[in-house]
Amino acid sequence: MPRKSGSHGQITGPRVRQAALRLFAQEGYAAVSMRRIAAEVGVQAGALYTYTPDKQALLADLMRGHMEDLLATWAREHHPKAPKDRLRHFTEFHIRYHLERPDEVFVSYMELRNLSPENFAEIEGLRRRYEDALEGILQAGRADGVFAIADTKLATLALIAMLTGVNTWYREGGRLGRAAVSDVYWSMVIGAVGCVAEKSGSQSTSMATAAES
Amino acid sequence: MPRKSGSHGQITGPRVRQAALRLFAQEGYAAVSMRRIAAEVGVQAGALYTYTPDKQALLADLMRGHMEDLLATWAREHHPKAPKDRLRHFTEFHIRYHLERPDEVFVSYMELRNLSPENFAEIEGLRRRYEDALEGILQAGRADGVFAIADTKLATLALIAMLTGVNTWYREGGRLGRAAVSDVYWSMVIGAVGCVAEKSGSQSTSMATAAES
DNA sequence: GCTTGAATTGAACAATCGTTCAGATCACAC
DNA sequence: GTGTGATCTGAACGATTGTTCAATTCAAGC
Repeated sequence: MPRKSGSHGQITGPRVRQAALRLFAQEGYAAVSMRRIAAEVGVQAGALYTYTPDKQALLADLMRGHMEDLLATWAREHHPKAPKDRLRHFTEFHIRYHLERPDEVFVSYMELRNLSPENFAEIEGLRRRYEDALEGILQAGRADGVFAIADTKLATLALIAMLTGVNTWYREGGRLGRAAVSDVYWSMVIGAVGCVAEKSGSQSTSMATAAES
Repeated sequence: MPRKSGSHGQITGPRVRQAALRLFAQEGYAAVSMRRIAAEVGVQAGALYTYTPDKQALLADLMRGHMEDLLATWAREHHPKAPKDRLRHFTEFHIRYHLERPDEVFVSYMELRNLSPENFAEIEGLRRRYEDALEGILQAGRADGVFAIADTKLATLALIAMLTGVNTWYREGGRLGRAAVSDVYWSMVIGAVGCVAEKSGSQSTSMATAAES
């Protein structure tokens, strides 16, 4: 009984990527078979190859899509002028954007070693561009004498690791909401770059909004 | 032609774990076959089952061993009294210990989802105990009025994520040595908990030791 | 030097892997 | 309605998977 009725490539294609993303995030690229992805979509394994040349390309496309979306969205944001405001904006953007896409983030951080060398180089290049966005802010702030940073490259990697770490523990409906989490992390970010925490924009300071359990 | 000459269980056992650790770290648990591990040791696949009941136990043993070593080593350290000194000690210990065991750290962070539910619960419990060590320091410092921390649990997770992040980029023989990296991170840690960076112990301050490329 | 038990081989097991493809079926333009 | 191309099935391919086990060989105690 071939071909389910009512099926379109326009529908199946995205569903394949969506199922692959979810399964890769949940169980890992190497542990998920093409048949499992197909079953999730409600299709036979062979049908997947209408939408991807192979499993490797499926992974690479997911990761490339995530990184390109991240860069494009960041580019579309309105960027404040003062380094301190720009850093706060980056902090909030990073946490917000990443918390909204836990599966994409997880796959993009965990499956790097399962990329072919060519795909790895490409994804790493995109990640590097994102890191450069933050490092630019830190350099500007240091040049202005606002930030006290020993090494902007290290600080960039340290802050991104800290911020992305939110994804490993944050759960919807938990003790703190996203805004509160963002505030708490902002206070740590601004401290880490050598500023005493104080108001830097329109929003509330962190110490007031987070309630310990 | 069975059994190589000169072989002992006392030797092969550790070599199996060592090969498994290296391969799991490099290519991932799911992507490494028992035959590959055996080949690395110079033995047939069946021989591995003298040293582990199955592949899952091999992974769990590696991760349990790492976490227990971490906790035991931390417990054996001499712990300063003042919260600020204790935090600096934790920072340096964490970076030093983790940089010395990149494979163990990588496997323990990346392969959690490949653990059976029982093994996962056990490893998570050990990890939790380590986090509690840091949170205890932060709570003491906040109680003393030394640290300005909105949420000690979040700060714990944020700092550990930041510190463990060193493992993702640090390479031996790179621009900065371990001591310099440790100093730079200490300045960010102490700032993140709301202290202005200053001398807190015997060692040099960070701003002086790190040279930008 | 013989014996005993630990260590290892090598073959085998059923299951699953990614991928291919001829053929069947459906959606849609005309 | 008819034809055409996109879509999907179902079976098959060889390779590889984790694990088992009888048979074999080695190391060591006596």
